[in-house]
Amino acid sequence: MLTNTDKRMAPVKRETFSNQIATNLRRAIISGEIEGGTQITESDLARHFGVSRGPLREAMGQLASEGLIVTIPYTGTRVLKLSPRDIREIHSMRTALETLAFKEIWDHRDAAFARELEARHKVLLATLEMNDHVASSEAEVNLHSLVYEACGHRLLLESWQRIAGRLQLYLAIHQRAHGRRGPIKDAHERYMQLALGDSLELMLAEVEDHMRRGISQLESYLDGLDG
Amino acid sequence: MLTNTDKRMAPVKRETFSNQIATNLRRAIISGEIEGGTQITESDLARHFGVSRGPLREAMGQLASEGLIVTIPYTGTRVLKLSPRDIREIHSMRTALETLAFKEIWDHRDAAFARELEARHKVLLATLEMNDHVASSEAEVNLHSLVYEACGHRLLLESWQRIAGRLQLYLAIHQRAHGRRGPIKDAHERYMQLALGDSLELMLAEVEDHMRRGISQLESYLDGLDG
DNA sequence: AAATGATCGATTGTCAACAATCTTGCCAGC
DNA sequence: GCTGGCAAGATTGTTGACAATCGATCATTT
Repeated sequence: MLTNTDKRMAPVKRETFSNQIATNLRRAIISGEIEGGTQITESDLARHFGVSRGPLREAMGQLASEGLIVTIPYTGTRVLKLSPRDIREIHSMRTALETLAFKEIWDHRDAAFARELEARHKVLLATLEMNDHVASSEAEVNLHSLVYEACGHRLLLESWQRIAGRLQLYLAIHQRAHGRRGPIKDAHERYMQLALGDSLELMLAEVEDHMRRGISQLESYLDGLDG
Repeated sequence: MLTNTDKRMAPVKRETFSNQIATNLRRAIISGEIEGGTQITESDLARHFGVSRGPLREAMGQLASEGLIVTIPYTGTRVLKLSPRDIREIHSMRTALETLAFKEIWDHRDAAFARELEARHKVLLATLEMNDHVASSEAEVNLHSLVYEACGHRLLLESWQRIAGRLQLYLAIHQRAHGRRGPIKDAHERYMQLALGDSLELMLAEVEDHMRRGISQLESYLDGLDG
């Protein structure tokens, strides 16, 4: 009997044009290839991707539902330009979600979880070393994604994925602006240790702290701008 | 200078076909007019609404992103059939979100908030009196929506709205199956009192309790089915 | 009889043309 | 100089036809 645990035996994924385009466009936005606030038009993108406006529209609908782009009827579409308020909201939202995720997974953590966490941590460290902001923002989100993937809460995972794009966008911008990789590295050492440790309470405190640090960092950045 | 606080001065809403259809379809699903698991086809619905498949497809895309329907490429689309697992997930997710919402709003509650809360509570009581399951599930969701609308956290509101449909669907089914309106009424008396009270701690405890009661109710229902 | 392969209807995916709407810039009139 | 309206261009919204894929049914073969 064939079991489904081997990923090579997983059911094939139908990749419709819309999905492929959505994936590519998402990458382009998150990586900063298309700057925030830029206007994008369906016809141009359709030409660029070599498809008609139909599937492209659908892809844009997806990204719009993720908040990565904003469409005004009959007028135009622009890629998200993150405001300080957006960033504060992303931080607090993420804290609430990650708190739930750790509560859910805490008593179900196993060896595979620890192994995968270490693996993703290594990737993050490597990308930090190379100073590749896009790659390391992706690695950071990927590291944090694990707890959502592993906790077995589909709705929670879905909610996380809906804000993960915006978070990654922020991380990439932030690192590019004043990319001090030391704090990121330290923060994730702590994260790893606590996530594999014995105290849920300490882990949740770290999650909250992580948010507070992020917001205070944002605030001092804003003060430096116009203060 | 004109401020934007007056709702009559808010920018007009463009209601495109897709949006109207999405709204109507959502209602039809949530109200149970279309049963869970039913297959729906784009052509049929397009004929029914008197539009072409394009806008209808877009509306279905929206509902799919809300989890109310599930589409398999080239194969078909079915409306969501809630599983016990879905319901457990909705409950825990909702608890996490509502906890954040009350933390955010607690020190900013004002007279208008209290007034609106009372108003929506009255509507809920009225619908319960009339034994209209669809209307009262809508009223219940509407009552709980206020804290999300008023807390000024756009991302949180967005996340709430994404699960509110599924929650309402569950509430309507649940009430129709064994509609005891007494407990609902009592629970919301408590909710009102605490939401307008002085202790955030007590309010959050109530939110958690509300979830626990919901899940244990679900569990005893399941036991009664196959036990 | 069981397994394999072909056929057909149903359903979603894609396309290119057309319609509706918004924004911008210009011009006349005051 | 300012206001109002009008026209042009750009952009999204909508349509109907065609293509690709799937699931079930039925014939074929071993």
